[in-house]
Amino acid sequence: MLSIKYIQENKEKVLERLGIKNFKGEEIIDKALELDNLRKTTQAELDRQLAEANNLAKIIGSLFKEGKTREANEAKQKTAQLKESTKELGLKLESAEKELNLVLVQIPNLPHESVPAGKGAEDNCIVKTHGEIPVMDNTALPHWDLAKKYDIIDFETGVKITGAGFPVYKGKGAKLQRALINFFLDEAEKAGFFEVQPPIMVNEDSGFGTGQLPDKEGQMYHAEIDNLYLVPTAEVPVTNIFRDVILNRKDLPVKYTAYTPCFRREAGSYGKDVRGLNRLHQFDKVEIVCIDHPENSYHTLEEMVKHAESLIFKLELPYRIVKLCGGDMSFTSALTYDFEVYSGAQKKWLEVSSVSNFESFQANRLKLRFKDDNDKRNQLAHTLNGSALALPRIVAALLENNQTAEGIKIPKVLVPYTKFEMIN
RNA sequence: GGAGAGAUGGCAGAGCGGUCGAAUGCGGCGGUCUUGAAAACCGUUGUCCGGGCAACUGGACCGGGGGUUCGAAUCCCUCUCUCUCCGCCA
Repeated sequence: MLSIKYIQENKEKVLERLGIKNFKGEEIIDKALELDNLRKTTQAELDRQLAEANNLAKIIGSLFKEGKTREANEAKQKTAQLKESTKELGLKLESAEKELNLVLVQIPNLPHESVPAGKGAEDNCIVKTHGEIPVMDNTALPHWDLAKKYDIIDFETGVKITGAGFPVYKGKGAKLQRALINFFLDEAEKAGFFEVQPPIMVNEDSGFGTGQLPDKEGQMYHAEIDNLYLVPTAEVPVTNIFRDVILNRKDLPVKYTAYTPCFRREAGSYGKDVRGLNRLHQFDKVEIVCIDHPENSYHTLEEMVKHAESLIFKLELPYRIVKLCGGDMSFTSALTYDFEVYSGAQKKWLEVSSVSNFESFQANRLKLRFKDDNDKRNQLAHTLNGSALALPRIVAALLENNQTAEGIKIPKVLVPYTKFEMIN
């Protein structure tokens, strides 16, 4: 969430930036400022009274020691009213803080200066396109048909075991998954990312830290008995490694990578773009997560973009990089690049990665800070993350674009991992 | 799941209900000494919220919440977590 101090000092700018995200903030910002004001004045008064009470307690203590019981008892009476009023003020402060928090949590992150205005996906800005868009004749099969033809992905059995969106990968299909995961992890390691294997269930605090909770419960599967959530992305457990952490300046940037399965309820998304691998409830993804100094975070974002791009490039898939407009960005992001690969038989672009800088929006929730040498105060770090990459749509594009009369060709770079060159 | 023990500063580990934000040791940082390093010695060392340009200053924090008391790290209740033993188990 945004820090109230920042809002205080930059109200006009905040409103203007929120406008880019099509968020009308006037009312809620005013409410936040008002509550913060109440919070401050209440605390000032409470602190004053507490100081007085502390002082009295000390005096009473020494009076008792000196045997001046009468004076002590007299002084005691004064503390009674202080006790009353501090209790009241304490409650007032608590409720002001709570209410303020409730309000702050509803304000989205501010988009970066460079983010274009826009309503939705149609206003996004294509920053780069690479590769030939394959021209396939009408006999070209979409990946769900190829999956069946070569018996490598079994959607129906997944439905039986669990439900729609939980496919069973078989034989070379399963090996392809494993190959991609290992390839992505190896590449991440080469690029300087430290591999971790986090839990794939998280508690509420973690969900809150990265911004999935509150309000976005619909996205995550919830195990109610234990009050745990299945992760929608490794971003959640990996970033939360650093919840309540104060890093040293010299530890920055932190660069982590993790493979996890990801679980998404996708409540309310039906229609034809859910066909096959296009939208699943469970899928595999290798994620990269960075934590950096505010001055360097956009440089790191560019590095992450380069890394994700290199993966798609090596897989020899046609792709484009899209900078999201304000209206299409997530609640928590300040700047997001999406990566899309072209899936030849479906004849459409599929999002396979999303790389974002959250600036201090998550860090503020996470209380993730670092010690700055120049500044006495600990500063909020910037958090970033991106997919590198999500598997299913990569597989969809690979299957479709590489289909031949003899079978499906595996990209050269993957062959050492799959140990086969062709799915046939 | 059953029984017991515990939770204090980066770590280890003290702490008669008042002078405890907290002894001591280790670690970290700065310095003296040294050609350099080590050792030794000296100093320093948490977080958050207010006020102040600042020096500085008020308040809060000893797992979380509540209570007793003029006063709680210290007493009581409760929750959570950790550890040990038993059971079950990949």
